[in-house]
Amino acid sequence: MRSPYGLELTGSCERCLLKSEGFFCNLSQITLKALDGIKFMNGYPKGAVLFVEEEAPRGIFVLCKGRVKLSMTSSEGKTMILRIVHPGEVLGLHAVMSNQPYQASAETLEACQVNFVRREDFLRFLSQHAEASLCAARQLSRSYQSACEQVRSLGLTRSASAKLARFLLDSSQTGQDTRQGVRIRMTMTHEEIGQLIGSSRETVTRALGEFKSKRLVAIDGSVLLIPNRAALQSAAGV
Amino acid sequence: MRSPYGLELTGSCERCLLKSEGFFCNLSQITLKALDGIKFMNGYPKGAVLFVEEEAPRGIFVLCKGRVKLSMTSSEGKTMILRIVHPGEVLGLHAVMSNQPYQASAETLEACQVNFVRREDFLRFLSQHAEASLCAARQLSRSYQSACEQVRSLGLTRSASAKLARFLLDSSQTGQDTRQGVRIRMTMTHEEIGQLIGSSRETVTRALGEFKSKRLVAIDGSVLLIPNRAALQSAAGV
DNA sequence: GGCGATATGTGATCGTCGTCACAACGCCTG
DNA sequence: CAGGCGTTGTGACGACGATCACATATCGCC
Repeated sequence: MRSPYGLELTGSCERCLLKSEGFFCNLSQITLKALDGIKFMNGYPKGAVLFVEEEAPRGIFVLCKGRVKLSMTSSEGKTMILRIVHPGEVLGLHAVMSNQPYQASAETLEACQVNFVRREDFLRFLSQHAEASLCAARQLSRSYQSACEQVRSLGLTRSASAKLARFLLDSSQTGQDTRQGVRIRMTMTHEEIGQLIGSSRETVTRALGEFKSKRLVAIDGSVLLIPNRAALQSAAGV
Repeated sequence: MRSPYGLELTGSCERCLLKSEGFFCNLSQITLKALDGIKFMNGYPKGAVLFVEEEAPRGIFVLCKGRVKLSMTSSEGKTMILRIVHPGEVLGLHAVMSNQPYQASAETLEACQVNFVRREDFLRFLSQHAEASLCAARQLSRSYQSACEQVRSLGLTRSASAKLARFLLDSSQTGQDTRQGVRIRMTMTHEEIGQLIGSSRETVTRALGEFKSKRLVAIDGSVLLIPNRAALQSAAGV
């Protein structure tokens, strides 16, 4: 198998080593085999676009490796990031199930390995493999949950700094605990954070600066440290 | 069968006359029969609370008749309406599938007829009836879609009046066309509209007044008329 | 029909945050 | 090392909308 963009492509879902607790990864052997038969494995470089908003749903994308940005853009060119998708998650599932256009655009943030399944193949697969439908429903309910959290953040959070604090606390769930506190690798720019929490780039810069001066966070290059989660939580108004 | 709150309760899903194109309504006879065996039919008065935010998921609620408000509340007491649920839709599906607490509270807006299915019964039902899993996934993808629309409205819409215009256009999809334009029965208060679009009650009143003076809408009691959708759309910045 | 509760309409004020403008870095490439 | 581009830091300004405080209208119920 060819390895573009520095990826080692894993060919078979059945014998996949990347397995996360995600979507299709924990299906039975039989179901995985069926999936292997209809999927197309692809590698993408950073910045590749998997699909764009309003496009008719071609199929679903199972993210095996790498991270993908899901975002929507307004007519005035303002963009809002819905969420960052991690390995094991599925993209475009909602559009395919409901046969509606994709609601958002998906763009890789780094080199990614992705399995593509065509719409018709996927729907047939679902109807033939009951456990896959259940998995799809579970996956959708996660997406729904994260969308609700974003609604809460956008609608119920008073100040911009509170939103930022929420975002940092959210991110910290994937960070590692150390003696000095929680360490997070922060790979997003202030601009992107702003698009995620619904505020301007400058406001993010300022709020983050405020947090630094209040010792709520410490930043060293791309590493962010939260010494005291509770203190940050009170800043978030949680 | 008793008929509290002025409702005629329909006993069986199998022979239900309320059938909308919603969730469980179009399943096969066999599946409907199984559903009949595990569901509990209830009538609720206006203002009844089906479940509250952060409560552990007891089960799902299939709305047969009436409308239900789905909302979240912040610690400061501000509330945000996620959406208004119509007959045929299911409440609490996400929480039950993912075994997470309900993310929102559900309150009836009028007398409602609701089928309740206990979590364990429902999960067993899903695993035994493949078509039901598919329906569940479809239902979830609708909810996701509406949540995304709300994120777009909250995050990408410039002004409060643009949000209101979007909301009115959305509502108008269930209205009826007449010679003078689209007629909508508007049963929500300005306060509630504000909570739905993320602005204050006063701002809604003012923006609506502005629309009236610009002849973008006309209001007569609880009936709202949109003479010219296109004009309102341009106000929404669509 | 009248009363209280709830919904709507309107003015004045003030804070937050978006926007513009530009300076100071850091990073990569030729 | 220079030059250029993307990111970050900071000041000044202004506008939109939240909030408070009322007046008025409408609804629901005894």
